[in-house]
Amino acid sequence: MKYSELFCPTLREVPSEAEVVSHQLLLRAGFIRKTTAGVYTYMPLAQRVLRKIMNIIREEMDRAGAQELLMPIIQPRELWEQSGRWAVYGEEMFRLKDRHNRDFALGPTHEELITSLVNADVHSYRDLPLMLYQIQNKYRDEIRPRFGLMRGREFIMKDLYSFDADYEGLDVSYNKMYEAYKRVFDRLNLKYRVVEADSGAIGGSESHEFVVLADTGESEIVFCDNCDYAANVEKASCLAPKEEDTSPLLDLEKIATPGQKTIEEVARFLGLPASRHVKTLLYKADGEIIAVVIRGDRELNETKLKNFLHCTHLAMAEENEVRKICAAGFGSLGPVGLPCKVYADLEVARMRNFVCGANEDGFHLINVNMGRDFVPEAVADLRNAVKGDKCPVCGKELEVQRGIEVGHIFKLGTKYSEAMGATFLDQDGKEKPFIMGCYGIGVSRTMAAAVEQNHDEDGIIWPVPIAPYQVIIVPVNIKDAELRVVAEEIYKTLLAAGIEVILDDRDERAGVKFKDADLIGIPVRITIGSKSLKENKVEIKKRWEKDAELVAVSEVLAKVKDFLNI
RNA sequence: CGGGAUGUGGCUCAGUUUGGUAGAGCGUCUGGUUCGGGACCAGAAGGUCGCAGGUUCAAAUCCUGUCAUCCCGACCA
Repeated sequence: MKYSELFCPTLREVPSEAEVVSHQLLLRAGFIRKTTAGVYTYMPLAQRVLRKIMNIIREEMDRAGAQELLMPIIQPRELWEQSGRWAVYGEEMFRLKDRHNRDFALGPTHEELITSLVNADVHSYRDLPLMLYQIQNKYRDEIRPRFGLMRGREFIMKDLYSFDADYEGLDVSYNKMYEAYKRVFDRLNLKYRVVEADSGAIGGSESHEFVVLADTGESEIVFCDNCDYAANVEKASCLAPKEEDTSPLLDLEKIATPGQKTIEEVARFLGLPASRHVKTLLYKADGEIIAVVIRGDRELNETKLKNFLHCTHLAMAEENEVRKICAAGFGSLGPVGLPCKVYADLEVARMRNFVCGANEDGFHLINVNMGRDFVPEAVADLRNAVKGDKCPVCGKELEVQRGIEVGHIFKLGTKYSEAMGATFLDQDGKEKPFIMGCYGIGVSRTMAAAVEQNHDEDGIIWPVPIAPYQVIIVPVNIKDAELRVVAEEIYKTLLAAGIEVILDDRDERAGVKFKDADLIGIPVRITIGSKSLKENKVEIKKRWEKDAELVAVSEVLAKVKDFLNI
């Protein structure tokens, strides 16, 4: 490719709308342009990166025995009624009507479609297992699209669905995908972790996330350096503390705490650390008001709570609902004498003489003790894990890191096949629902994650396997015929060897070309200048290294292959 | 959906308080000088100031409405 013919408008300044690095750099380097909030055009260079990511995914999915198909974006309402999700999916689904006033959705995902498709044409256990996938746009009307490609409303996803006759088969399919995903992210050259995830509302027994490590990521993961344990923060289990507080139980006392509402305020007011407090959160679980108590400096984990209660709707109670059952409002709530079920976190069960609200505005209780002053309905692991917690597997201290969720695999079981009546005949001639799994990779998000993880102050540093081009040739002055001739010679040599190369034939100053080459992140740069050319040599440099090597023109191809590791 | 902010040439922004008919830098085009890390000189093009109303002799500027974009929040009281 001649740079002069390339459609790659680079920007010197950062567009003001871009907050995170990947967004800024992809805009500046001419990879993406925004069409509307959360919707982007992929420019030629981005398209090349995406294609490379997709091809790696394809190769690995095919290797695992899956087949690619392509399903529609527009999906009829009836399909979603069958699974019950037309009502459940809510605001996040883009909906539209045709001229006959019939309802449609832009597919946020494709479980319904694939299930009905397979149901229509697969009737026997002999046709199973079956793994089908597509790479296609998905539409989710995000409450707040942000961070460029990281959380868009239109995005590219690879989604694969497995159909098995039994749960053993599902395990096999799931493991194949698990391995295939590892191969994909290894090949993409990204630093990532596989973490246990909650399968939550989707049901099923097992789920893993593939998280690319980056401080700007939206997911938080917890892992152990001593063993293999790794989970996202929703899933990570917290053990009950080993040490028990054995200090003598003191007498319960009510203290006036006028105007002190948050744990922070009360802690400062009483001069006791937040860890000596207990906070009481009121929730509405399937219509019933319940209370949860956790240590003052901890965060409640709603996923754990939801799973523990086996409820479908869970939301914090409104203040007026709280007032109905209790004399106090937010800020003075406590478990003592509260007329509703109370669930306590494991840690609270080990605390003694703690502080909590008195259920009377402006008052708190001190020296509260569970068992003596109140009895919870149950004690359970209900909080988020934090750095320093003990690993549930080996007991060593856990680490916490942020990352970008780029892949997620689930065992679905029969959730969709049952709801939609998708069945096959087993060996005994009995009708059974398909046992399903679903497996996603955010393709466009992966591109952003790669930038997030691979950049410096000058621009993007593409991992070689997904770089839009592998090599860029920069003749320092295109008007110098000698340089131009050598540049074109090298260009042709590399092209003939099947290497993807850009020749920067623009009549620009060297500085401009270097800046652009760095910005768009081509892994290998060959600089042709008159000084070194006198010795018949050119410079060759890796984008991620500072210094260049001088190489004889005849050696360039070998050196490039060496640098690219091909 | 709440709170905050912003919409002025392709990009970054000034001008708005105190109304007088639009500016800078970058980018683009032409010519020249330059030429190893975003050059310099000279010239040029390019804007119904988001949109719609209103006030006024006069509106980018004031008022009302509306649309869009961005940030924070929408679970930790």
